[in-house]
Amino acid sequence: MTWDDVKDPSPAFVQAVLEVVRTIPPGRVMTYGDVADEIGDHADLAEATGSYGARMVGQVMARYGSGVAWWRVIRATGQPPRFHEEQAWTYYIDEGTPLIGTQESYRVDLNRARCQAGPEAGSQISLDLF
DNA sequence: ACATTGACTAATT
DNA sequence: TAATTAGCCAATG
Repeated sequence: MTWDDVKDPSPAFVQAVLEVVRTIPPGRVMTYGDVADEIGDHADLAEATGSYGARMVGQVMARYGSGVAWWRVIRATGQPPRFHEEQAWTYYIDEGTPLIGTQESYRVDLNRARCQAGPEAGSQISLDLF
């Protein structure tokens, strides 16, 4: 992507978000908060504004997420971004992402599809994929 | 500098 | 499980 034309106040943040999203493998997802946390891992970027929030990630995705697999970044409740739930459904079916419910009212099975960025000790998730 | 808004989250009911 | 409420941070007018 050519970010040379981008004139945003925080292009580094944008790049960082998109980078993380690209690391998400097909069939897996990550919440906005997790993505923000992954960026915080780099720290060098977080220092610019302190600590990023899930909302900031969402803002960046809304503006620059067009070039990445935005459907792999979802809300903590397992729902895809607003305005795109139907479009996302198609992608999930295509990639075999574990879903719960029906197309009319569904959500991604976070217990299986969520990338484990840091589930904290105590919660045991029987991840049986492969 | 204040008020509004947004592809959010966690806790309550 | 779903709907509501309050908290959150940074961009924008």
